[in-house]
Amino acid sequence: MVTRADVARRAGTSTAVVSYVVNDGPRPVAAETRQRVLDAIAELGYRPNRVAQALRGQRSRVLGLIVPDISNPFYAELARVIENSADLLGYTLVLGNSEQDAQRELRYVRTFLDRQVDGLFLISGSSSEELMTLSSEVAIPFVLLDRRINYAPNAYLIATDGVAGAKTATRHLLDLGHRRIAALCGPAKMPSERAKGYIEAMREAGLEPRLYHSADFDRASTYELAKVILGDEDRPTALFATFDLAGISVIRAATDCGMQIPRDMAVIGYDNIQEGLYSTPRLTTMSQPTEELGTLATRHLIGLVEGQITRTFGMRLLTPQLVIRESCGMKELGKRA
Amino acid sequence: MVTRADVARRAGTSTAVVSYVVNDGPRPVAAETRQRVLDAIAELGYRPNRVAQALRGQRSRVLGLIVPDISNPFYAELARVIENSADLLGYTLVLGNSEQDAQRELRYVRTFLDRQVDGLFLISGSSSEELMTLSSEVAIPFVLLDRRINYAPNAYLIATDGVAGAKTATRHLLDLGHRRIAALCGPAKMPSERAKGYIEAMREAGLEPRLYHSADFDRASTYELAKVILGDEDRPTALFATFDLAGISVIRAATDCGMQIPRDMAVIGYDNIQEGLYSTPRLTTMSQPTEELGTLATRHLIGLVEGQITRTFGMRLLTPQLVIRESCGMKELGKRA
DNA sequence: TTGAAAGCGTTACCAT
DNA sequence: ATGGTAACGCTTTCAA
Repeated sequence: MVTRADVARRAGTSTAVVSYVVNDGPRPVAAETRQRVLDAIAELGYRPNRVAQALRGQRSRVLGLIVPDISNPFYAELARVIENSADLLGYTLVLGNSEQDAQRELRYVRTFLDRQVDGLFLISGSSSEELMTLSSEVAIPFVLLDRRINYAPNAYLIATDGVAGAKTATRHLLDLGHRRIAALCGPAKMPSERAKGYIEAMREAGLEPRLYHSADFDRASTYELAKVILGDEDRPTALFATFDLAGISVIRAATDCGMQIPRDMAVIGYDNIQEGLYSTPRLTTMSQPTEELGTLATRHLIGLVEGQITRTFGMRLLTPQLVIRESCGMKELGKRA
Repeated sequence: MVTRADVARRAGTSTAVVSYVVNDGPRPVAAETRQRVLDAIAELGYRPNRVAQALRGQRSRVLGLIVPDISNPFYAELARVIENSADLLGYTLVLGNSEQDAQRELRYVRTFLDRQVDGLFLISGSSSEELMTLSSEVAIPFVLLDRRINYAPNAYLIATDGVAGAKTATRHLLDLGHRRIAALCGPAKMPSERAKGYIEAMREAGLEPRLYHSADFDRASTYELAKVILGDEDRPTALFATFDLAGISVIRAATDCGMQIPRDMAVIGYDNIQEGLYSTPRLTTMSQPTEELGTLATRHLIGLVEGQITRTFGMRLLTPQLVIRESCGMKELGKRA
């Protein structure tokens, strides 16, 4: 391995000067010396050792990303955006899959801390209390993503406004003439802003909300639940799936039950994963601005890390957009019900 | 930050002894002393600094994973498996999206090297020559995944046998009675084992292969291409999509052209991404054993890193399994053509 | 069985 | 403008 000492020797100077040249400071270097150093670096193919830099300084230029499951399309997409933005700003990403498990999540946080990451992106499955404890323990900046947690006043969150989005979705169903509208949510133990928005919209319309909870956020369990919902005598005429993956499962389950979306039931999703643009029927959904979410989060976190920003708490809520495709049908369908 | 010196002070011993206790060696420690150290560690909440360990020793316990695109479902799934296996063995994963770009790929390799990763997983878009150069430059172990490259005798590859898989897929179409069978491949500049297998199977059947190349591996470009294929007067009766994402695009495009899969065209994919189990129709495909691929790769790489294995070149080819679902239809459909 | 100290590659302060 | 050197937290050899 080529070290700074090798460069210094070759350039006939000291390691300090090499450092000044490499880092363009903090001391000036004579033009001629600088050139000798530059030449030596090029000839030797010298590259600074990031580990040594991290140990010496306090900055590693590594950011941690903890997601529930990288194979979930929405998180994968978000991860892509974040990795990209981080890379652009000179940061490397370490990845952890928490599997919705607070224990695992905490373990990753500690592991990453041990590795001196400069900051943390957290798509957390933890409760507010756990998060509170966490944020008081963790000395580095972190930003919460996507999942809105009720009480974490000492954290910063970037997400779409789930309550507003769910209301828009529900109202779209209402506008289409539906009255018996149910919501397919994730596990009951995970508090959901989207369920809340749905309930509010229903109440405002004088309707009784009906909530279904899947065992998990994956395809298999939402598909199972969808079959149950579809098999119900008193089946709803419209369904708000609080995440697209569930919406896709419903479409598939409907076909398997000899029904058709939207003819037999209107379905609206949330997230706008790519898959929904290619499903049959195409999934109407509340679109999360993934690109924006990811870049904002990255910029905020790095801003915090580099001290250009000091706002470590609060929320940045983006408004999801209704994207009308094919899974909700026309007004007549709703009326008929 | 609590350091080893703090622990030593608290336990009334030296930093060396703390090290012996923490690492369970290389020297024995008196039971009583050990206990004092353990107590001090617990009281102080001391955790070893991984960065310092990495700098001192040569091991960082970090592995790099370079994928073309983490938002591609197949890679996301593979990444999940790899992260999981690596984590189980005490390794952390850093992630890079190469976007099929050899330049970017190389940049990530260097960045990760600067960060002293112990090993590299590479789903490479580079040519054999580039890879050869790379492997001679790179001093750490690495394993190639999924993409089989013709000439990289100094690398180790784990993948499914694309030639065999493609042949199986093509023969399945042949068995169904199809004769006009085309293949939808990725970009023409990316050499494809799967295309090769398809061509061989066609030739063996005395048939003329027909290849289509999409601009990219993503949904948008495969969808565009699918429309072209479907719009062709002389359209094939069956299509081998060399990756599931393309197969899904074809299904969607068919519907948009007023056709139906499998009635108007049989489609078989490759990969077995989850999405194919939920599409309408469900996608018949060549299943890659993602779990096995990922764990094998991780075990091999870590085995190499830890010196338990010395086999740094060769191939481990798994056989993909034909998974018959709904997108190819019955024998009659092929015959009719 | 334990302690002292060198050294991993960097940075930045104190000298010169 | 530049060189010498201490320090970041850890591991391990050498001595005791």
